[in-house]
Amino acid sequence: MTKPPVAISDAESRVMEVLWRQAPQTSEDIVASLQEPTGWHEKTIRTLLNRLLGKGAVSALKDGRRYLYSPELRREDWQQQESRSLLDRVFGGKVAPLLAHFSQHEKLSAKDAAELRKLIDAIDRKGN
Amino acid sequence: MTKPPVAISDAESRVMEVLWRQAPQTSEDIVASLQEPTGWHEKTIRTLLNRLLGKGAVSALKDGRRYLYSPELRREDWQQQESRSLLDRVFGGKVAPLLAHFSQHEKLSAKDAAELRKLIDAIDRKGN
DNA sequence: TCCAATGAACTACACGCGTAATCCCTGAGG
DNA sequence: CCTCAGGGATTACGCGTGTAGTTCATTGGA
Repeated sequence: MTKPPVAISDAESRVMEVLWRQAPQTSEDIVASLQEPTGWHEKTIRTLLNRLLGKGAVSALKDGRRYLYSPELRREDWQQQESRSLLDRVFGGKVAPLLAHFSQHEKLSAKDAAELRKLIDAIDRKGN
Repeated sequence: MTKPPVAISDAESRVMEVLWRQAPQTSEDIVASLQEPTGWHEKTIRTLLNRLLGKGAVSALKDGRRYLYSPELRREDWQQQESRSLLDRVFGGKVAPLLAHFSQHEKLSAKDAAELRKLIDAIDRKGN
């Protein structure tokens, strides 16, 4: 059995983001990073951290009287999962409609256009 | 106040898909369309339909002893909401990383490439 | 005419999530 | 050595969701 892809809730992902930016960190660090932008209570943040532990999305190393937390789940993988989920749930698994959608509805920067072009080139080269 | 974007749950969206394909339909039609692919109980499907009614995502027209259901929420708008949500939650609101992600992780078909080329051309022509 | 079946409406219930509060343990400082 | 504070662990609680079951009203048939 391949490990069932760890499901991260919305609020939990905010905690992950902090750990992805830097790890390991103490809970205090994490709390400090999140209270401002989220307005969450310290207890709330610790709860989220604990749930992530339970899910195996983060690991904790005892360091004296406290723990040092690190992400187990990789950001890349999470983005992968979420993207796939959107693709399947909302666009029937087909990439073109999704991309078409973004092109029509999001204002694309020059950078975005460049990305798109790279994407196309990649396809062309690979797909003979 | 602009109407708060109707939030559709995962299961509910399956019902919407059926209505987006064709409308109006009776609950019986909808049940018939969904039982096979989902394996859901008839009651379950009717419940979802009712919740959608409550949320205003579908409307019902009395037709004799039963109702004819139609989607209120447009598929396009829903896709828009979901996409925006992914973009914001997972990719920090920036399109380029999302595109980069897809180019690395999704296998795109030649057809996709063609689609994309059309898009890029359109963007180029429009964007100065 | 009266009933059974059907569809709509209401109720149910466990679980995850957002959001904390409370309980408990241990080490650092007085 | 004893206490207190700061973290970790546990508990709480209302809401949405997945997944139905139950009740109620009505209409087409016998």
